[in-house]
Amino acid sequence: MTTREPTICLVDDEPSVLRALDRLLRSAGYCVAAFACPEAFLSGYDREQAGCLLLDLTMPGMSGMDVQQRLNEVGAHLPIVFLSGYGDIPTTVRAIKYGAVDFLTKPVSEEALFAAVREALAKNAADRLSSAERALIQRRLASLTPRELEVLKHVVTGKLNKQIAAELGTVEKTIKVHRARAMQKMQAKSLAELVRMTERVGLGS
Amino acid sequence: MTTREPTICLVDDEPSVLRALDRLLRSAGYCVAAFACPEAFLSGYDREQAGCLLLDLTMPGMSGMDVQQRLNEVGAHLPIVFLSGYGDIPTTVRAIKYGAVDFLTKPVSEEALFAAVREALAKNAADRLSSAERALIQRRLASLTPRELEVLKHVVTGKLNKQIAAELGTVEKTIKVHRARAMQKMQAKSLAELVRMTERVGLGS
DNA sequence: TAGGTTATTGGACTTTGGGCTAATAAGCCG
DNA sequence: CGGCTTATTAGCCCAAAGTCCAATAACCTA
Repeated sequence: MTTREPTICLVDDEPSVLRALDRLLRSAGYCVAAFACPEAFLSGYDREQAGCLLLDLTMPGMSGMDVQQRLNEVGAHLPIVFLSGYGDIPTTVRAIKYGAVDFLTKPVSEEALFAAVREALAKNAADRLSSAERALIQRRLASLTPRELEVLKHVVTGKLNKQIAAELGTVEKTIKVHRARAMQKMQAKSLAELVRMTERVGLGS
Repeated sequence: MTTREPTICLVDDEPSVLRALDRLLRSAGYCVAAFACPEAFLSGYDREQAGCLLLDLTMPGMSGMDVQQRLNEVGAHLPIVFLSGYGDIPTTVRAIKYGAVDFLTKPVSEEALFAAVREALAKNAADRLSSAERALIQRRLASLTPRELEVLKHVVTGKLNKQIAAELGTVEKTIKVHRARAMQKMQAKSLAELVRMTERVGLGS
């Protein structure tokens, strides 16, 4: 179930650590969802839920890095703060380069934890915003007919209706119709706006 | 003096390490510039020179992190590979988050070093490419008169000439002239192209 | 098979944008 | 002061784009 409030997902195989973190964060006013193993988290978390992930590095079966990789693979970019008892430098480097917000070593100071959580939640909020904008554009793009999309691609490269018609083997009048309908469906009030929209989502893909 | 070839800058206060790295990299066919202290590097390196930076973390006076910060401040984004005898996790996190390519611990294996160097040089090449494109656009923007720039800003937001004229308190004919000259100077063959150019450099700045 | 979507085209008309020449005026520099 | 850049405006013409209405044809689905 998705909550309006951002929720901090907690994954640690050590029950005492899990409980302690849970209490600490709840007492600071955060919503918390605790998971005792990576598998439980991966099958139980909600992609639509705002929040972040406090992730233990070393766990039996699946490591925190595996969880990060899995999330990246499915495109769920929940900001991760790693918690580790004895992290090494190469692992830290990889974790951060793959997008982790921070990498904390146990025992974790409260300040460091809260600072990392605040940063992770801020990043998630920003990610969700830009992601929502892209999704809106994608939905509009999806409402175009194949032909309209074809025409639109030519339009945003700056071609004239006449040129587009020649390349698509039809006449200018037809292009004008598709173009006008595409502008409507994309809710673009100007060509400039349309170009910006397609830049944001990378129409080439 | 700038070379065509990418050059690896080496900064380490330990003469034996400096010599060893220098020899190793030269024997692998790289151009190398060795510096015995951070100050010598900062005052002696060439901003225009392609390459990367192999940087010792702990040095007397100025640490590697200080060097990184200094480079970031002046906008010289030379890719950094940190070398450290006893790096800690928080430092590693900061280094990578501030853009470092890798963080290696001594003694460094040859493979790890070469892999990091290759990655750093690749990043530098990519950075230089996109940076050159932005610089080209900036030069063209700089050639616009104040009025032409004003008009251009309105144009790329999708306004009609008529509207721009009203907002700038003049007539449509005048706007057309400025607009046409701006398109020429920017070497934009279409409005779409112009919008894309201004997106790349962020006209708002 | 009837109806909806999609793709296509035509015609008429308006608005917008761009190219050309030309003229005026203000401000700056040597 | 004379020449240069910049900013402004005018008129004319054409090309391009957008807006109506209207019609045909293919295709898929209920």
